[in-house]
Amino acid sequence: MNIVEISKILSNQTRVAILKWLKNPEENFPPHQDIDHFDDGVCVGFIQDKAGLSQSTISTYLNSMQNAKLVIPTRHGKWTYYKRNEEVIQAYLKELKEQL
Amino acid sequence: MNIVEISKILSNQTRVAILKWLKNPEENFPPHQDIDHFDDGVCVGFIQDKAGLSQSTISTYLNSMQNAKLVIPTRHGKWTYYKRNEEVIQAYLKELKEQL
DNA sequence: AAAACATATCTAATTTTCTAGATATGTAAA
DNA sequence: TTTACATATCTAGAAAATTAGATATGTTTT
Repeated sequence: MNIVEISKILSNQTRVAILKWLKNPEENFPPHQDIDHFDDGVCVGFIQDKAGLSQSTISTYLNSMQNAKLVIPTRHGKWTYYKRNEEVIQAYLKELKEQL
Repeated sequence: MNIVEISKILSNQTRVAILKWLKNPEENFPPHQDIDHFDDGVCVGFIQDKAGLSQSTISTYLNSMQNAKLVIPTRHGKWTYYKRNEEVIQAYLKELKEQL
């Protein structure tokens, strides 16, 4: 868990928005087809539609967020679902509060 | 107070270090000449020596941190002292905890 | 008034980030 | 077993960040 690495992720409006949206998937995204719950998060397509950026850009963002361990991907058939990694997010907040 | 703007500042190792150093000036810097306390913070030259980067780079960093209201400058004669803006730092931590 | 000093600003080269189109990969459907 | 679909990766151009040297500004000292 690295403050600078995670701060880089948070230094982009869209990536911050994605993390916020994923706090309440039911409120921010339409229901999924094959799976009627958000236990594993939200598929890339929905996030892309909401963000209004290209597929490759959103995929790149999600990949960088995954590298920083801020989100956890799960594959279900054709789709990849992303959910927040609450442990790392909370650890970051704790670290910031203690060190900053 | 903007999460993305402040996260940008924190996405650089040296800038994070400066904020940390300024928490305990007595421990991290030599005593000042004309002023024997750190009530208004630390002069640019000391921060530059500690960071090991050029004068212009450190001045640029401090200017960006000042724009984000993370630090407060005070001029004393030839020197400019910088101290942490605890209000804004704490507000940022609070906002992150609530929104992220 | 001139010289010295601390800091700020200007300029520019290098590196990194942003972003999307094109293409590849993996999965499901026809 | 093609075809369609969802996502990932590759490539590249544009924009922003990094960084330092040169220069400017403001202050103090001589």
